[in-house]
Amino acid sequence: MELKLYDTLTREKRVFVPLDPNNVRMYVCGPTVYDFAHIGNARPVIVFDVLFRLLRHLAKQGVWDGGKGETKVTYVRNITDVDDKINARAAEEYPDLPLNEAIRKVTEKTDKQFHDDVAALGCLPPTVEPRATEHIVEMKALIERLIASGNAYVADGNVLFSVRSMPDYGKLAKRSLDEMIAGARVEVAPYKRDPMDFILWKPSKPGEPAWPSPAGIAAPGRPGWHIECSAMSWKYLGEMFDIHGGGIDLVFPHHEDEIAQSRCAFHTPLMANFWMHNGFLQVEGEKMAKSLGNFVTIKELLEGWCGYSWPGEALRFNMLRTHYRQPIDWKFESLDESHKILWEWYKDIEGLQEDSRVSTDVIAWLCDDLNTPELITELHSLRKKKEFKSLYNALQLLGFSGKRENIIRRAGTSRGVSAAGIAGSFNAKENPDQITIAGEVLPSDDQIEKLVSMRSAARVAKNYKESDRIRDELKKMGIVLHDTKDGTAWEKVR
RNA sequence: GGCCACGUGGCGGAGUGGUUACGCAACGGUCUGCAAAACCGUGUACCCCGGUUCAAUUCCGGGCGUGGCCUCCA
Repeated sequence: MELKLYDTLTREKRVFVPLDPNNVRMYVCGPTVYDFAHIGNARPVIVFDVLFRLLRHLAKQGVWDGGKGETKVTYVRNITDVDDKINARAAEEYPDLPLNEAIRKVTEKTDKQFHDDVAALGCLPPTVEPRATEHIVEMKALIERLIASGNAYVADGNVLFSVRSMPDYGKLAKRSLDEMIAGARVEVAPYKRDPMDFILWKPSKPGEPAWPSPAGIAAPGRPGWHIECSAMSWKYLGEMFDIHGGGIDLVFPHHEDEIAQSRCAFHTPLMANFWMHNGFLQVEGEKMAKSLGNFVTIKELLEGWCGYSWPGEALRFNMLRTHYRQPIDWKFESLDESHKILWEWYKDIEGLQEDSRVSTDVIAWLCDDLNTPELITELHSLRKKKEFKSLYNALQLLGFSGKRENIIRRAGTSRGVSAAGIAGSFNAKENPDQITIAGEVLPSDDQIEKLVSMRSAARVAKNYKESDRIRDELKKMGIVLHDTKDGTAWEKVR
């Protein structure tokens, strides 16, 4: 089976072959831990988790090592824990603590929530999750190399990368230096040789996190953002590796700058062989922004959005119904439909035992640049053909449990966007008393059985008025009845 | 202002130079005390204007709309 992936650098779908047949290497930009992850942050995490799972599957099949099945897959996703926004947030939330202590509190809390969130979304932990603050040594080594090779210079206690020293600069974003300068709207720092030069290292303000500086700079400082990823990918994946992923908004400047740093430091023709970027996400047709009141975190979706607490698997499935490179509009209707589809599928695969045989059609769609929408069509068709085992195996491969008890939806706190629109969500936040609806209380199985048999008795007596009344009552509790020739079955709906 | 995407039936969403996508919802039918479920059936979509072509939703150009990046935001 041939895997084809779209590469942002060459703007084409190409056959993927690992540089090293014994080790497939992938790096994805992870979160900056200053605030809870929003649903837009969830997209790359889910998309590249699916790719990780596919790569592992293909590796096991021996696709790249002549059938031996021993290829390793190394997936690195970093955690950025040194950043201006973290500093700002820490100072705001814990004004009475020393800054470094406040920062630790913010990053620990955010980091924990992030891991809880992505676990709920069914994502596997990456092979390595390096933290920026634990890789300052590697960053400084890179910076020294770049200075030695003439690609970086010291100015005013900063180290800057000289974009003019890199002929290919701008290739990923498809724009020339002249275009960038013409279009620039930012004020240029006076110490920059070229307006587009970017920071590799900068002095720390008093109280900020600080490390001894490279390049003979006396004052302590801290790294720029872009150098982190170059340093951590180098440490765990080497000078060149296979896949680098992230959101499309990272193409410029972040990934462009990573390429410049890594290629110039190692004199390599490439940093990553494939650059993959997921499309942007909007909420209810609008850009997600705190000022619009439609900012939605993963945590909120899991706890209560549009009146429901959503199972992580429904969020995951909803994400995969759109191709990863397309824009996606996150809305209640669509999420509701996703949940419903899973709910129906899970009924059919109840009680099946998993095995690793996944239909080749399913793999083929994944291998076509992760065409998950076509893959989902294939799953619908498997269900229609009553090939439930195949459906189950495919869902397992994609990271779904297939267990109905894991995707029961409950009434949640109703903060956030309502099905009708986003109006009023801020008021709800201001008046917490009004936002909490008690979690749905499901009746016990005994109670249900009792009501069902009461209804059956009424039906036998042809007391249809009473039997319909009981059915309505059960319906209100979320219990739906199915009359079959063998008696009445009941199930809890979502 | 510069660069880059996207625009498909009520909704979601693939794909293709000429043939049914698919799913959800809707509607009709079978079945049923009535429902539900199940099964069967129905819809003839591709932003606008030019061009290329025997043929364009699909390729090219322009326009309009939406969004992203150029402000360390996935």
